[in-house]
Amino acid sequence: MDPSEYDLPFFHRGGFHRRTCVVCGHAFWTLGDHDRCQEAPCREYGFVGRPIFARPYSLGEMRETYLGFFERRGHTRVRRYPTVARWRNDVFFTQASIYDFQPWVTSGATPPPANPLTISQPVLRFIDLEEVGRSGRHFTLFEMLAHHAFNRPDHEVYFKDRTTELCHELLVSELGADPALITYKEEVWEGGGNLGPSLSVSALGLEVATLVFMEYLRDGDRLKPMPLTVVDTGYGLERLVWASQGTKSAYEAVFGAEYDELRRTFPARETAILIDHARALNFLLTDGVVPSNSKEGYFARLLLRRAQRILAKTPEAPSLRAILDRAAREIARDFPEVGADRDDLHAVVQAEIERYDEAIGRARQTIRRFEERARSVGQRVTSEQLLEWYDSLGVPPEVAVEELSEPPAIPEDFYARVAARHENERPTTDYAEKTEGWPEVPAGIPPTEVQYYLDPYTVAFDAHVVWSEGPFVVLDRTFFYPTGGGQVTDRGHLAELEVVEVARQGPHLLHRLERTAPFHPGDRVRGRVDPVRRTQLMQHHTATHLMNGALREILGPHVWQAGAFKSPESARIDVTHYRPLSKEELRRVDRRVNEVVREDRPVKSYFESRAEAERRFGFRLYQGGAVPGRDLRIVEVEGFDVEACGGTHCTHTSEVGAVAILGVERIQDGVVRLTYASGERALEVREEHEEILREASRRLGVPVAQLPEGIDRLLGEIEEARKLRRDRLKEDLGGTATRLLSDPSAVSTFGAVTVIAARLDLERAELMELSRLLSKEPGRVVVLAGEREGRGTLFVGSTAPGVSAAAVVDAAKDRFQGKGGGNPAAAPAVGEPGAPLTAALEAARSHARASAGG
RNA sequence: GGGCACGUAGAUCAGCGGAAGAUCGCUGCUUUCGCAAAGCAGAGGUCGGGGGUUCAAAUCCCCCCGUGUCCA
Repeated sequence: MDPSEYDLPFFHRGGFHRRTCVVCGHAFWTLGDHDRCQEAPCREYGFVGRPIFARPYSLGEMRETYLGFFERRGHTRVRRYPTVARWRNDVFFTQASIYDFQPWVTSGATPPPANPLTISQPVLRFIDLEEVGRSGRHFTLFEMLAHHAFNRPDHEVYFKDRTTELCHELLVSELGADPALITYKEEVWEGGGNLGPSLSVSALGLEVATLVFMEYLRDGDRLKPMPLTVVDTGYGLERLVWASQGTKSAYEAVFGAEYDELRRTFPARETAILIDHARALNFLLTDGVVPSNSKEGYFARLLLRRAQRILAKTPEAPSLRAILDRAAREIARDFPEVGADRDDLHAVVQAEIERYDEAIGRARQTIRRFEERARSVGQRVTSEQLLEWYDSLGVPPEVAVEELSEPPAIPEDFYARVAARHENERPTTDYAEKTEGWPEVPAGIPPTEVQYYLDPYTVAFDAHVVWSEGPFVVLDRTFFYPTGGGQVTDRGHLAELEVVEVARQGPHLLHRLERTAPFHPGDRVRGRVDPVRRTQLMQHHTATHLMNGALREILGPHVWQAGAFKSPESARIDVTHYRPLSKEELRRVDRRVNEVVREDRPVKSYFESRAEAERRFGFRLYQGGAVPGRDLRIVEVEGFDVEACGGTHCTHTSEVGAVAILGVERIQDGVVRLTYASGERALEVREEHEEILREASRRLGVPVAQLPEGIDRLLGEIEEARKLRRDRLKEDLGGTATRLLSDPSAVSTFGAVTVIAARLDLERAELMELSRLLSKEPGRVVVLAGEREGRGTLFVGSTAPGVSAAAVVDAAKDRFQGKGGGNPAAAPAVGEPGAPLTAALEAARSHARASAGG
């Protein structure tokens, strides 16, 4: 990066000089006379016992000081976004404040909620999990304080100079840091195809902020200026608090009395882990993450189980629930939504603890059995086995060892070795672009006026073509709904041409026609949206909001939408929930939804400022994830459900008609999917179902109401018949056995051994059964030949100690090209029928007699 | 999203290429005034589903479905 990028007027005005760090070699700006940058490890921590700021701040004080400082300097305060980044498919969690605005705001597709803005965003960093409690400064969840500005060519807010000036003013004038202690180190930031210069701000060894200036697009080796440049700052709230107090670790400074209370029972590291995890869990659970075995749910499980493990080994430990509640009380001072419904949160946690106990209980049993078996063959359990058990059963090694009478040593680097086992797994990331293969709309084309927002009932309109390429058309305005928000595209016509799909691309809506569009910019065209399809989609979309509302009402506020899909045929919603839905719960959801339909509540769709909407409805608005933009489009089912949503909706619940639940399944641990139909489709589906029932009833000859009993009876009869057939076969074979035993040509006795040989018209399984009947007593050798469907089978069974059935078959099988073998007790072989089979039978008989001593 | 483990009688599991098993539970009988207990006898299995390899598959291979677990 060109050094001029960092050569800010602010540095010159303020009398900074540029130096090069003698340790890391980076250039940095300072007012002091350091020969090294102030960032660890170039400079050791120097603020413990010597606070950087003028006075100690608590977490809440520091946050308020920061946000207030930027508010007074023209920034709008924006509330936090969810910690689960449901609006992105490349990450699970919000890992930085800028994530809130990616990709739509940073790409310029939609305006930011405010500009410039300031925010305190709780973010999750699981990469630091092992460092929590060890390093003294790492958290799985911390608050990233930030001020952001988004600059368009026609509207520059501020950029590098002002950003750095604001940062310095905050640290020095507001917080009272010694200006000579601060260094601004030159770095390059790159991510997501963007890059730009950045400044790392440190004092006394502590990095307190990073100022990133997203300025360029990477195009191979070349850099292209971005149309929208972004100020992306990040200040660690916990670090600022720590720096202001100068305590030994960040945890004491951040958690205060809560830390001291737990510290009486637990060692320092465990105390930090417990509080940190409790804080992260409170946010995660509030934001609708249900512990599970995959995706974001796994991280909640990981935290919960780690905490539970610490508690389990301390007899006088409080319950996890108590620790979570204590943490939630602190958090709720600033984030009242966190853990607001304690009962629901307890239910989720309780379910998870029970599952953990069950898993560990099962695992203990498996481990005991494994060792028993190992010992019976003179082997011991290896430490490699401990790894295996942790990986596949979830048993921590110290628990496994408790179950073993001769435990192996737990490897020092146990968790590193677990990680090594997973080293070669390649995660596949899904970056599938919906509009792949679609042309890019050139810059300068005016954005499409989206009018389906205004009136979902308008299905015919006139508009002007503003751009066209091949089958793709952009209009000045449109009533066509594009694929998005889990709702499939509208179809219809532009002039006489069919519209196959509509998709959003930044500020434009592209209509894809059945063939090349004969339009030119400026042409006036008539648009007609397929009204039947549109109506059905509206009904399904509104039905989805009703489902969401009913599920939350009946199952509890941990229910969040984890995905949704609406097509003209059916709709589905995936929600977070910790166990399968019971029949009763499902029935109540069905009833409630249809009740709301009948109540004919108004469904209002309108735009409202983000701040006002959040104030009125809270965080729950973001069911589908964060929605960008200064104003939110609110879809409100009066008194029942409110969501920020861009879809087309009915204006009264009665228009949904009826909702028929078609199915419920657990698509993933912690996520339940409901499929349903509404409107015409609900009727059609019900008709189809009724027709199936009638047809089943006709075929079974049983009234519909008695179908279940009828089926049971039928199944019973089938079972009965099967048994009867089996019994009869056994009986028949029993008769054959009796006959054979009294047939002198079949039976010959040699001392204690009786050889029975015969040729029968039976198949393999029958020969086997017959042999079993004949050889119930010891000292019997049975040699049977059977012929069926052109194949000959030889079966030998033996209960005579000196005669091996396998040996007898081996001696005879060549005679009929037979293949087979077995064990001393039983041996079949299959080969040619007819004379060769007879020859084999004779050979087997003689061999059996010979081995019997005949 | 990926790795690993698992799916066998009502329950818990063994068996891991050659004749489907154990324990508990269940039913009946013996014993007892009755219960418990004990003894004896018995019922109960498309070995998760579907393909394939093999003379032969619960067992080996592939694909689904389900469960658990670890890791992103």
